[in-house]
Amino acid sequence: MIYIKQLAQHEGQTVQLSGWNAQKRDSKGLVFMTFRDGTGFCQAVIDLNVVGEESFEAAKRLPQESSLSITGKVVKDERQIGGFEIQVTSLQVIAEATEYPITPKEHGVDFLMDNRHLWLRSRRQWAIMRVRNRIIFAIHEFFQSRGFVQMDAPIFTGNACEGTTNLFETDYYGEPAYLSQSGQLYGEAMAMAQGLIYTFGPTFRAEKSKTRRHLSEFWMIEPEMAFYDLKMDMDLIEDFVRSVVTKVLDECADELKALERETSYLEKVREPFIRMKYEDAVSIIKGEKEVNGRTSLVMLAEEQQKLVDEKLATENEIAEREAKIKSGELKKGEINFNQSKIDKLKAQLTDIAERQQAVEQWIHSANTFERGNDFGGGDETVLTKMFGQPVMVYNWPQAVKAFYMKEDETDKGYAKGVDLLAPEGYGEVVGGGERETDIERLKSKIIEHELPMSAFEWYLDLRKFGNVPHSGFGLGLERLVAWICGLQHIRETIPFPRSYGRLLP
RNA sequence: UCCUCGAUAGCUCAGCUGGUUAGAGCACAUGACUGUUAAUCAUGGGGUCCCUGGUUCGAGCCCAGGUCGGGGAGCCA
Repeated sequence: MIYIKQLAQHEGQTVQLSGWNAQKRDSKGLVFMTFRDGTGFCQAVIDLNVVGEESFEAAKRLPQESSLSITGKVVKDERQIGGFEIQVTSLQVIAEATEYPITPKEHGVDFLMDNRHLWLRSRRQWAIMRVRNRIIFAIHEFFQSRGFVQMDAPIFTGNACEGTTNLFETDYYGEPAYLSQSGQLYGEAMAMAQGLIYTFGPTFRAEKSKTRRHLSEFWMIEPEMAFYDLKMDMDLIEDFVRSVVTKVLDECADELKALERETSYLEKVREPFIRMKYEDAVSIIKGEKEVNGRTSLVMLAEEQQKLVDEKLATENEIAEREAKIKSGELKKGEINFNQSKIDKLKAQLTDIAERQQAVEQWIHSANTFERGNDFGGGDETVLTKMFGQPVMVYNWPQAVKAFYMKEDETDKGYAKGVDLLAPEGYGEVVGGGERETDIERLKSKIIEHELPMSAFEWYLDLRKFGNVPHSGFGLGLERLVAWICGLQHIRETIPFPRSYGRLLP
């Protein structure tokens, strides 16, 4: 038995494959099956004259997602998925499926999420998971090749790390325990033991967020480096993101193609990232400062106009197709075709309306943004849309950042934190910075943030025994996957997403 | 918690200012078609119009309350 992935090495040979019937079409004497085996998809052609009546009838009536083994000749055919097809000589049904819910028709999100366990089999979802896998591998390759040691932080914690977000509370032998929202503080302890470390584990946030950027459970990678300052931290972030993205670009071309990912923005990671201080970023967001000859307000107005044009074009196309159907000159098949196009276009109209609403909000937040505040999702989008490549924003007002961020000695009131914003509206992918080393300042910050001192005694110990400058960052895996794959929603980036209101399947 | 949009067949949707027996396509079943890639033809089965209450001679449509879901704000990776 071989796998679809290996077909190219078996051209002209007769091979055996085991897998599933992803989809099929039939006509007299021929069945065309899109066959999948987990490693890929390919067309299998079943010819009555070759396989005989019994096998042919079995294939013809085989429901979608039934499992089977096929034996056949590998024939090169550029038109096919993967460039090869199998001309089947014999087949054996392993298990006939009952009626499969996911049909080759458009489906709504809720329905697909209810069927996530099956949806994962679709080509698009398959491709996303392949890319996710390559990203994970690339992350390990990057850190391991630089001598980082993977050390994982605990998932049960006794304290709320940053104090702000809502955590999931569990019962830990009668004591309250929280599911970790960050391994950050433990990372610092581990870096003092091993020098360069990274954690790779699940993270939990009990936010009742319903947006395309949030999950209740997601995977985070948090490196922590002894003797690194903010500059070194930023250099590492840039090398790291470039390394991961280019590996996917180089090795997952087929998957990105299946996702219809336009890769020009991704290619930009090969160039140096934009770096700017918070104050400059604010000036750009508020439209006080031009980038490439235009302000944010001009860019947003252009964006608005684009949507108006798009809406008009879509409405016109719907009207045209409706007129065609009404004319009564079309054959039934053509009417169906036009009708399904109209359905699709109408779905696009609702999408355009949503985007128009979003742009309005961005304009509002650009106009009303107050210096000193943290960025909202819209502000991040505006900023990155101005550049079309990753942007690192550093030196944030201390008030909006976590208590452990170090203050810049030459830039009082600003914390040496950095956020990496992905282009195309994907927002904050990495957040990090240099850690506060002054124990007295840490203590007063803990009090200021109204955090329980007793829970941080061990953390303060790190400053008593061989205190060193150190930095780190956190990367949200799913946001990175969403950006690289060009997905509308983060829920497609993880096999079984956990979000507000979704615990099954 | 707030703003906003929505719920009609297994799925995606249409359903006019409230009016007879609620529609289409896909999917499914049966038959016809020798190369298809969501576009062939014919026939067929398939509905608690989200729930509760109200207005009305009459409610899928109007009103009130709820449930669930989409998008966003807040918060964040």
